[in-house]
Amino acid sequence: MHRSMGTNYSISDLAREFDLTTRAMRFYEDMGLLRPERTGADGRRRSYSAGDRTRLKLTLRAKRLGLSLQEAKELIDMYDSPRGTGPQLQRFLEVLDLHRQRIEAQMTDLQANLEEIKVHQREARALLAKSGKDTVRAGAVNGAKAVRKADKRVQA
Amino acid sequence: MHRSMGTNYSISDLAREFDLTTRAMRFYEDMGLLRPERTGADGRRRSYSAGDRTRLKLTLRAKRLGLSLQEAKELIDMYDSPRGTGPQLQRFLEVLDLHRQRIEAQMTDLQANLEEIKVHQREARALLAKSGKDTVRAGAVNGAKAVRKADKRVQA
DNA sequence: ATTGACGTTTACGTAAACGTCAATGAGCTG
DNA sequence: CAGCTCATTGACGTTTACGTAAACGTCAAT
Repeated sequence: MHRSMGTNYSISDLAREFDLTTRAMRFYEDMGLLRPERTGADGRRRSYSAGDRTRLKLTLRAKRLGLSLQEAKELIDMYDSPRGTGPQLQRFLEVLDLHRQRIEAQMTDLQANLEEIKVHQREARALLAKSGKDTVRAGAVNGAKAVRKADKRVQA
Repeated sequence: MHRSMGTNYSISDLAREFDLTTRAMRFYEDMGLLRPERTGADGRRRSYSAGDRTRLKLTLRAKRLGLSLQEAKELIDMYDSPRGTGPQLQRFLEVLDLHRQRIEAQMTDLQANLEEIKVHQREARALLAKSGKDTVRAGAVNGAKAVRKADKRVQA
């Protein structure tokens, strides 16, 4: 009788995939964010399920949005906790609404930033155009030279 | 001859307005994010200009979006640094584009979160409806009871 | 002159989120 | 089966962003 046949990952598998260190993953485990199976002759080696992978993904997304690991944990725990009773469901809906509000506030911040960027872009381009007329020779415009350092980054 | 007549703020004025401690503001100053005038009989008391206020506002917005103070400083410094020459303008535009990319990535994350929230909302509401049919009596639905703790929060 | 309320510097403390060894063992690989 | 890589468990170190306390100056009002 074998336990769990679904895809499993080693700690460094996931570390590579999400571009973090194994130390970080063990830390997340200490924080209660992950609970990988233990496998091997001595039962110490960690084996991560697809569910663990998902939790990790959610954790990292939460982090990117500025949540602490503690907050991420509470959020994720709530998302896959049992909520059978009516009151539990009510509470859940309330919390969801709070999250929605937070997210919308962040969207507002992001929009404000985008606006400012646009303003500066227009301004800078105008200046460039003017100095371009003045100094007829324009330095070769290198459009998309942005050095992509985070190519292996996993989205969403 | 009087120096600077425009509106000035005390440290606790701004602390109150943006809901942070004076300690935090002094810390931001140590980080180079603010450079208030000094005033008073001994020239030690800080006096913040409208410009300082704006920088603070930008700083906090950057923080909310997950930037470190160091990153916030670099960003803000760049935004109001002199950029006379063509190459400087080019560089500025490149950086702006990087920021835009970052922001759009964050938007993506936020969208993903919103989607998940919606999914859970639908699910929870469906369950509620079902249990509502079963148990005819529905506990008084308290729609907007969310305790607003952050009322004095300054937006955008 | 005294009393608060507010402000200042100095300095040590703290929580979060890992980084960085070191020592040890398990597993595969030629 | 020797050698090498990968993993594990401590344990201490580090950075960021402030908190907290001490000890003192100042300013307006009483």
